[in-house]
Amino acid sequence: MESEITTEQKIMDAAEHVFLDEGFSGARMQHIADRAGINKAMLHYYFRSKDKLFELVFRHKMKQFVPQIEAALNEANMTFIEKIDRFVLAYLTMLQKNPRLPIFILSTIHRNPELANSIDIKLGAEIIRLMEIEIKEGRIKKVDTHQFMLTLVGMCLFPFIARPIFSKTFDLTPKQYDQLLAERRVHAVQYARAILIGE
Amino acid sequence: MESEITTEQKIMDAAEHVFLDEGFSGARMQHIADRAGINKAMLHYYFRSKDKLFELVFRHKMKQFVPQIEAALNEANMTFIEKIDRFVLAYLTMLQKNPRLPIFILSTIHRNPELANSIDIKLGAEIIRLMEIEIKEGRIKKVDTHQFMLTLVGMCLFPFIARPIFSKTFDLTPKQYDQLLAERRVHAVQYARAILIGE
DNA sequence: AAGTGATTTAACCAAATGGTTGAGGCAAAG
DNA sequence: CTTTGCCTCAACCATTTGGTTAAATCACTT
Repeated sequence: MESEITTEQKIMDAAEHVFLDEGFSGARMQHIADRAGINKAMLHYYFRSKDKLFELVFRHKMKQFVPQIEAALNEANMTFIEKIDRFVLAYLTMLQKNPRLPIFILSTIHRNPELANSIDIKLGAEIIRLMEIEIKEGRIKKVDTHQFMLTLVGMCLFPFIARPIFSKTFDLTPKQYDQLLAERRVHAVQYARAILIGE
Repeated sequence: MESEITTEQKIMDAAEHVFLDEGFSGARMQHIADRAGINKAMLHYYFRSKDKLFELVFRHKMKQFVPQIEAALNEANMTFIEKIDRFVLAYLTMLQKNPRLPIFILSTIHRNPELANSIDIKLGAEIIRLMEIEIKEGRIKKVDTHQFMLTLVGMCLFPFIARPIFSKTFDLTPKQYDQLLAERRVHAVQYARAILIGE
């Protein structure tokens, strides 16, 4: 059986949790060690420093931040709207499992803008490419691709980023807010259809 | 002449700047003192502790976070879409002047959700109230008010929150991104019109 | 000019925090 | 059994950081 979790993995899991909750400067090495159920010295044994450990966690999370279905968008025999729907669905599904990911990535980059450059990631670039083709061939309206993507991605991410404040503003229970999130897909696709086709 | 800036005010200004840049746990009292051009002890003389100082800054910024035009939405003789336009314009204008405000508020609340409760603020509540009336009287389509507000507010905030990552994704210069922000108003109102009226 | 209360400063302190060390444990190889 | 190389730990260290203190200075009143 190779199913036992290595110490290294236990540390990474704990580090992810703590860094996502507290951010880099709010996180404590002791806290990570406690959570991993090991001695603090082991953190440094496996990952030299807090910076190094954080960088690993950040890179790992950054990859998750970009939906992995972009490749699938090319093969399938779908209309553009259907592809949008797939994109939104995949993104929302991932976010349900990683609700704290967006604010972690964005606030980290906010405080350290170079990090955006250090990792080569183009969020939604494939959708934009497809969109330009659709426009050229006259199948959808002429819409600013950047504005559109910003809105589409924002529609997925923002409800997670702003959850605490909107829970209160709308006066919703956690269950009700989850319901709102579940219905987000429909609203996003409705937006896309209204803007791109106009029906 | 009462135009001279008090020490208290100098501290507040410096504290706002540093807390907005670094967040609570990333900010250093020494850094704030340096920036205010005073001794570190004075911070504690005027504002007992880091927590107290932060709370003041946070409350102050939290008020800014909610557009102050909500009252104006009632008096004026405008269509609902025009009111939306006003709301978006006012919000975007404020954000241009305070581009770091959204991520500060949202990441702070993320790490300390009780703060959302400690301050009584309903972001966009007035729009929702008006929207319900419009729907009841059949002047706009039946649209989920929460979904709509989440999108509308997100359309204003998200471009500021995600600026670093989208600058890179879209490969835009700062000037080009500012241009994108300037055109945001039109796109947001276009969304509202498409969803609420369908034209 | 002397007194009074608010303001400012340098020096200091205790706790927290990231990081290190050296000794020991433990499993596989010889 | 002993060696070897990886793993684990308690104790320790240096620095940073929020916070304090006591003396000095300033502004204003009497």
